[in-house]
Amino acid sequence: MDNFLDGLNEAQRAPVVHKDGPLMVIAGAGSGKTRVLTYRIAHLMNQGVDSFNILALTFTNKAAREMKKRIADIVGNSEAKNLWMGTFHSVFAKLLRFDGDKLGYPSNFTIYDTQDSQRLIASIIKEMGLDKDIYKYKQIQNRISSYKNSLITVKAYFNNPDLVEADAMAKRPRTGEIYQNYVERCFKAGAMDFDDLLLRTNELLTRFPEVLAKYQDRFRYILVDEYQDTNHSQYLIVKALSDRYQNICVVGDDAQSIYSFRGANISNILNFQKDYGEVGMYRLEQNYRSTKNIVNAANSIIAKNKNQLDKVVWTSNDEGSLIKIHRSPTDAEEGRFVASSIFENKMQQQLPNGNFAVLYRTNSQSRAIEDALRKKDIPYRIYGGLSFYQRKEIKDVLAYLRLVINPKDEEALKRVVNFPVRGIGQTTIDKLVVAANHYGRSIFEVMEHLGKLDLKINSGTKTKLQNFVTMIKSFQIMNEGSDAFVLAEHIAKKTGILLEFKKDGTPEGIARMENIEELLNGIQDFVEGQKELADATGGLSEFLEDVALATDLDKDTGDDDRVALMTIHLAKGLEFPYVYIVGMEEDLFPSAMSMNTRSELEEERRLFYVALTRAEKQAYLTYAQNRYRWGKLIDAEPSRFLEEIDEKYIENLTPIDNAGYRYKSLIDSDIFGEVDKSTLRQVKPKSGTPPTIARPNENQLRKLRKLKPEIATPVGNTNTIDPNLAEGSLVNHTRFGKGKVIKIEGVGNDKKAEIQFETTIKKLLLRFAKLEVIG
DNA sequence: CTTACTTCGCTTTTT
DNA sequence: GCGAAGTAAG
Repeated sequence: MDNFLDGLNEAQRAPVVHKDGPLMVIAGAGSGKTRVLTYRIAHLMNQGVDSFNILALTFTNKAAREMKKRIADIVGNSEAKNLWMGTFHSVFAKLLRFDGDKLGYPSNFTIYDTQDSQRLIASIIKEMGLDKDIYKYKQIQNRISSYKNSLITVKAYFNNPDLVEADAMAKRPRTGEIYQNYVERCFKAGAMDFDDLLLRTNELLTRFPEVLAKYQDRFRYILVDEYQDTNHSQYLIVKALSDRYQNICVVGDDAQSIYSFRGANISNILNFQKDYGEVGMYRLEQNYRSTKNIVNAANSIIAKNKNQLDKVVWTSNDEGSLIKIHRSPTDAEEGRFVASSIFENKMQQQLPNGNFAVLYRTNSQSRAIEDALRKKDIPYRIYGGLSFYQRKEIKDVLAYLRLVINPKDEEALKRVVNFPVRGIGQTTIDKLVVAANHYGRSIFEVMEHLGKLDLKINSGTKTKLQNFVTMIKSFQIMNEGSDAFVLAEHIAKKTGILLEFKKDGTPEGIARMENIEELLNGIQDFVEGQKELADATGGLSEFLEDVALATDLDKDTGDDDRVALMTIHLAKGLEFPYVYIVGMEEDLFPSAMSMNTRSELEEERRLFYVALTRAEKQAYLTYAQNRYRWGKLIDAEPSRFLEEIDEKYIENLTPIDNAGYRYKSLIDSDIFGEVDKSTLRQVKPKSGTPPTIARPNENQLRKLRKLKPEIATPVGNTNTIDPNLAEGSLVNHTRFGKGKVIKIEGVGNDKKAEIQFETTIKKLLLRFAKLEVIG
């Protein structure tokens, strides 16, 4: 039974079989740390530790799921089922559903996402009559978030003269009050934000010793992955829970600490030995992932950082090929280079798309890459960015569901009380909010008791409000008897949301409608999954929690084969045979925001280290000399990180001799008939030349459309209708894939095409449709 | 109260 | 160069 340990090397086996007491595993990139965690848990269970007594905290829910699956393979499914495993946020959300009532929270509390928090803060600032240019809601939200992550409560804030004074000096003396109001409003709404999930857990464990004792006794073995990225709040939770049995195992790599912006504290890992006394220390230094060239190049970069633990990562893998560096004139050409390179590698080595990843520093860089991949017909998937659950139409439907579960949820209510439009405007809502604050009740409660209050709302509006209340209550009753899917579908129809998008008829409206349908399908899947689980509890509320805490990486990707596009942050923990790191430019990577202090720059360098060590066989680093940023073309310089790599490991695909490169690229493009607007635009106007032959901006366009729609649209619109498009043409669509044109109708702006796609038939307005004629 | 138009801020990363 | 929030007119 124990022979599964044979799959481990000596260094890996030691921490796996270390039984009791604290231990720390410093695991270099690619050294098999997930394996160690998985096997350690399986081994503990084989040694007779009850799975009920094990808590494992991972970085994503997907990581937890996969680990659980692998453990189940070793010890059996029924055993693995009892493990508590997940992200800090999801595990402690669950815990707070059980015991949060002691802090005055309902078990069905809502989880506010960042947008909810920001909206609430914005409205508090407005209610307080403060200048929104001084008190910027995003900044304030950020501030409050970092207070919470450092366990600075409102009380602690006011007791700390340094903090109060710092805000006063920054001309924002009422920051503390905003903080206080925000906390009160969240509490009243029965809502916790992301930071509360940790902060309130701490509060619970500190104020209620019997609760602490219960969980200490339950979680006798605690394992924490990515320990270098834990913040103070998380650190304290782990410390408290492990205090009794001291069976705490942390795994991490200080060289991969990249989340200080959300409060991660690298000293948690650096000080672990001091915190826990007799610590078993293990190091995993052999890299199994990458070639020698990649490992050595990464080492040469990270060596430039001053602050780090002693560690030498090495590999016995092949030398591999050199890291390739490529320069392009513009970001569009960078994209084209990446796409062609992927295409060539794919063809030459017969590789699936899934072997390739494109990594970037900021989400906004994805567009140029996408365009190029699309043109080359290479399927891709973007991770992160605006996730599915953050889309407006999805959040609207979810807001109704949230309101059913928790009618006190203020942000959900404000979102949907007048969507679809039902004649309840801002003024009315303002009155309700004032009344709610005055009576210390939720907005919904005020709406329920309108008759007893004198709120100077005219009777027509009162009726509308009462109708809204009645409708929500009818949903609540329905929720008792039906499953989440039936309810959600009913809501989508009954409230008129579906109709709203259907009737506008534009492709955007249709896309939104389809998104809602996709959401409904997702709910149905969830409901089906719940039916199989013996211990399924809440249906709808559980679904909402999953949604609130889901990462984009968590979503089941299906098994289709695609190139992965994501930020470097999101790529942590993943690996790909071929990795393209794009945008290797000063002010972009390292980011302009992070060059103020040494420690910020060191974090960027660790980020680069993380990026490079994702690659198994081959890494490409690319940069552009001109790049569109904020809609303008700007000059870019190569990143300092490129010079920091030991040149032994580098091959330059674009030698320095680049005289006339702009001119040359024009000619090249011409030969291949691919003259691209971005290539043309990069030729800057000589001084004195009026700079604006530029395309009209969106506002001007809108005006033009109104005046003379049939002429206006084609001007500068990237979506010029391809003259080759005719009935019978084969086309490619961003969302629907390949299809064949069945029918064309209408003229000018109204020109539509009916297209048979692989799975569906669509009628698309050509002036909007992102179509490409391919035959 | 709703609509249509304008302005703003944004792009560093995320649970 | 985009979306959301804000503002003015009806």
